[in-house]
Amino acid sequence: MVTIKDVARAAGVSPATVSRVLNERPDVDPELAERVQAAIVELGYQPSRVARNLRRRETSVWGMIISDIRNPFFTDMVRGVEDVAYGAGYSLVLCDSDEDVAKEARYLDLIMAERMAGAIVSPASSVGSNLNPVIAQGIPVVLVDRRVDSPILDTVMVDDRRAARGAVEHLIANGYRRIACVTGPLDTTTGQERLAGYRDALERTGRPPEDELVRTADFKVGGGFAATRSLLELPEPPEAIFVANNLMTLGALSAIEAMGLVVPDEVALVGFDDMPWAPLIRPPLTAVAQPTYELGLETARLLLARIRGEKGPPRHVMLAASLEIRGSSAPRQRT
Amino acid sequence: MVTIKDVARAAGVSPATVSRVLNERPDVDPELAERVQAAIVELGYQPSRVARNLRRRETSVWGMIISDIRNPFFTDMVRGVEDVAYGAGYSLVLCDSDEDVAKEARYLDLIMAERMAGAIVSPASSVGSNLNPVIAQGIPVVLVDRRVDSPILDTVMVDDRRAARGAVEHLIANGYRRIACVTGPLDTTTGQERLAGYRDALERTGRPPEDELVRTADFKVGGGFAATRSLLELPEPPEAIFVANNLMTLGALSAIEAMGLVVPDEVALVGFDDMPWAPLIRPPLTAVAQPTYELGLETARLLLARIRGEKGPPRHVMLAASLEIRGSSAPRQRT
DNA sequence: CTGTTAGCGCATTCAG
DNA sequence: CTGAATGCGCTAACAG
Repeated sequence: MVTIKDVARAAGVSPATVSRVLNERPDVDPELAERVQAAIVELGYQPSRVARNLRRRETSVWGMIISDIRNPFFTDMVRGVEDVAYGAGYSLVLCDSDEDVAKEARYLDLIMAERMAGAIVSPASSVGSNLNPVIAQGIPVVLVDRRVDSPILDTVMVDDRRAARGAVEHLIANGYRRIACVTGPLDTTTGQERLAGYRDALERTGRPPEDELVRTADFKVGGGFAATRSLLELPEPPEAIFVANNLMTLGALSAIEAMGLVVPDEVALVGFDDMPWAPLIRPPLTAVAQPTYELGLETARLLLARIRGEKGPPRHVMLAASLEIRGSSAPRQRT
Repeated sequence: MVTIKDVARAAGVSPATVSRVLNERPDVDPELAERVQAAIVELGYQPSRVARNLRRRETSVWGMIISDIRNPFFTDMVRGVEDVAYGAGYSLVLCDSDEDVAKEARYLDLIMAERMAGAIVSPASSVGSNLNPVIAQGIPVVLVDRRVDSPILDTVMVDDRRAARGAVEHLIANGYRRIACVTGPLDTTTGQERLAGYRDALERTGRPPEDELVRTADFKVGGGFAATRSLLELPEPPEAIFVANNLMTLGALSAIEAMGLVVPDEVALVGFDDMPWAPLIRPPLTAVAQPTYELGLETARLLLARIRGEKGPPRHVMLAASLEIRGSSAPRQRT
């Protein structure tokens, strides 16, 4: 292991001077700097960030905890964060909580233990996720996509409730009456709000919300499949289904396929999160399109500002989603 | 910032004893240990891994560099790695090189600078990716999905060549003759081998490989789209296309859709990497299914063994892929 | 402009 | 079994 001392000795200077060269401080004699550079190359020296971090009491790493790395929604967002972080000289450490509060807690510990510069979290649960220790340690935290109940933090969200309402209103406008909803876990704000938006739409049109037609699943393919099948096996099945995330929509499509039903004639479908393959299936899928990459950008910018010392009350950014109307929710053909 | 000294003072012991408690060393008086635990809780003490890493000269973090975080193939693999790492007490840091050798180099630097315990890399280029410095630092490295030219490292691969050959032979068996290939960058081993497999299949059947029908794209949606369109605009377009990864297949499907062509009657299609939505499109997509999660598991196990000190020559694990036959490559209807 | 000195927070000697 | 002393590799503060 070649250290700063070895370089100093080889260049005939003191370790402090090597350190100055490494940190590109202007107050170094060009000739010495050159000798140091040469020694660094010659010895293949790689400064230890571990030591540097200890000494400086700061790191150049951000931690980002998402709840499902297999969900394209999150990975698109990650790209937005990454681009800002990379541009500002930070590295991004990605952690996958797998919708599991225990795993999430472990990654939060890691963020604290590594004294990371900042954290971006999409909490696994609005009640079970405890960010307080991280905040108490003075590490800036920004929430994205989902909120938690207690702390006062910067957040970047999509207007889920409005988007969900719009999706269901679209179904109503297209002549569907018995509309079901497959939402996510009710301890996530996205699960809550998308369900609330569904109910908003029904109430607006004077239709009482029918809890018989609401299913709560896990934001994953399997949950969407089971929930959809249970809906379609009702004595009086729904005419249309609003599914509150992309993976569950995949499950819903499989369930419909497995039961041999025709979309939208026998059951119409609107999903949440637009996907690259949505236009390619038959019929093409109507879906709420979220500004995923922009969510990442905004989140990263807020975090960067806090890391740079910006004070003041928490900021809440709310981005709008749009509805991509395609064939799976085509106007109802009454039979 | 509460340190080990604060805890020691609060518990009325020495820092060394606190350290022993933290590391669950058996040689501590139970009563003292209890007092230390109490003090830790009381003060909300969180040991600094930065300091611990410096002192121990080792970390409990793995670095994993993948070339595209938006590609489900990689994220599935990540889950496999994660499960092994998590189980063995390691944390996984995910880095996205975005198929860019420069970004990759930066993340490799990070792995070295942070003195990570091990690295898993899916190199952006078989020639441009330079892992030697990492290896020289004594950090165990395992390659997954792609190889690099020079170093002798453990690798975990899929038998790309054989899988590609099988896919193309399937098209031939189903009556297609003019078969095109959209492959990836030729400085990736996957790009090379899948093309080689395509050529193998053609040669076996006595058909000369036709370079006119080969396109090299970027393993991304846009590249697949452009390559496919250019193939279909040929004076004598192909009867079938073999596309060498999932994202490019998405692009190919869009191109075919945009040109209003019917699959498989006007052009048949076989993709590489099976996707959850592959059975849902019309017609369902025939694709080479890779054992993604298992790739991750095997890779992580090899790395774990090396970290634990296993010596010996490099090990090369090769997993087989399977062909999921669906409608997009149905037997040709001669007109 | 440069070298010397002194820690960052922790784990590991070595005495006791 | 426990505490005091030492240093991991680096940078900040201070002299010169």
